Amino acid sequence: MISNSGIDEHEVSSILKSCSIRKVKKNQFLLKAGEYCKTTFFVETGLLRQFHLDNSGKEHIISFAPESWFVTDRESTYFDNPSTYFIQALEDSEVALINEELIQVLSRELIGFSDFNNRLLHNHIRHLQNRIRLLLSASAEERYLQFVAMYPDILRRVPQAMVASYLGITPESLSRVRRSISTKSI
Amino acid sequence: MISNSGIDEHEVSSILKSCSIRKVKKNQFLLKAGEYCKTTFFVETGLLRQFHLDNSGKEHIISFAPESWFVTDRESTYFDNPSTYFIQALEDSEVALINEELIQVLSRELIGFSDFNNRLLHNHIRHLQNRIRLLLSASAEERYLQFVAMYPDILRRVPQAMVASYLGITPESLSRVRRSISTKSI
DNA sequence: CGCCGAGTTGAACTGAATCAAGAAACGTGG
DNA sequence: CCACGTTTCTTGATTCAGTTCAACTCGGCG
Repeated sequence: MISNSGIDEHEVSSILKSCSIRKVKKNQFLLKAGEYCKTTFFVETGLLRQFHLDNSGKEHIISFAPESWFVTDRESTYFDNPSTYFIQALEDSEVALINEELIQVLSRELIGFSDFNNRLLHNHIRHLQNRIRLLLSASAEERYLQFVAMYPDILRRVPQAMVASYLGITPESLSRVRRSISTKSI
Repeated sequence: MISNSGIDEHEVSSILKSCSIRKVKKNQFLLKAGEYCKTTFFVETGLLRQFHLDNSGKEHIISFAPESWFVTDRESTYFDNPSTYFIQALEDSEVALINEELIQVLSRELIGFSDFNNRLLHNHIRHLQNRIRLLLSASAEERYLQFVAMYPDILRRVPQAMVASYLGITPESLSRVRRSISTKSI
């Protein structure tokens, strides 16, 4: 879940124009575990999720990606490993496909592009670290409240069970957490 | 916790020679929360840990860094924010200080350096994602077993309570996990 | 020796998971 | 616009993994 950080906006949009656009319907997959991820996805419209399955078959959502966000499995793209993630549309979406070679070329030839890419990587790291902190030290309630504060829009657009999955708790627990919050404020 | 990925090894070592070396005694800090992190630390000898304090004052270890590993708070270095992390020596250590400007200069002037740096970033992301997966879907025992498999050396060098902190469990729990593993194998 | 920090063990507790059953909301076709 | 089935959310009862707190053991080390 990496936001467009604002630099090179003109250039970014012109790059995106040169990319192919893929339209996906709700529930369709852009990537499945086992495949090699060769592209970065940029969400023009709609909403995607990235998740993995644990060894007992449960889904764990790694990130949501609404409009103007980038998603990819950097592990697969960069290290050329089969992916362990799924990327799926949660709404009908239009997604720009930026393939890895293009990124390599742009890094070399377009001044500022590698800085831009670098910024995306650092944003990604920041986001992951924050996630780890929450998982290590925040209760279900605290994690939920932070989610509400950070992603109020996503909260409204995805089923509650998916928020629970993102937070690392069960849907039942999230339901109870929400109730306990609402009774507190009365 | 990012390993030297092997590329540019000669160049890396010559860069390191141009850096100042800081010797730190066990328990000394290289970074404290609130400070601005301006350097990347490369551990020549010894062992560091990076941790943060949660709002109830508990330590959570983010990473260990033994010989030939890099540590830094990328969030602070890159975004120029005050750090929320501590970096502390767990053994008497020798650490090369690579300041951010040097990294910028090298990225521009030394061919291959930005690729090298990119690889470090991707390794970092891979590591963080793996950490998140474990926290989301593995039990205390599974996390411990994976730690043993991945970092047998660190296991021997740090107090058990610190391993527990890294795994996100209490020292008591880790002690029980270890016992249950050892009784299983008898 | 006796202290001291690290690790272990026990007992009670707790946050969240699980399992199972209902209630609401939702959209799709008649 | 209503009726129907499906999905989503809530609620309750129970269980469980891991925490907490307190006491105890062990191995250095002054």
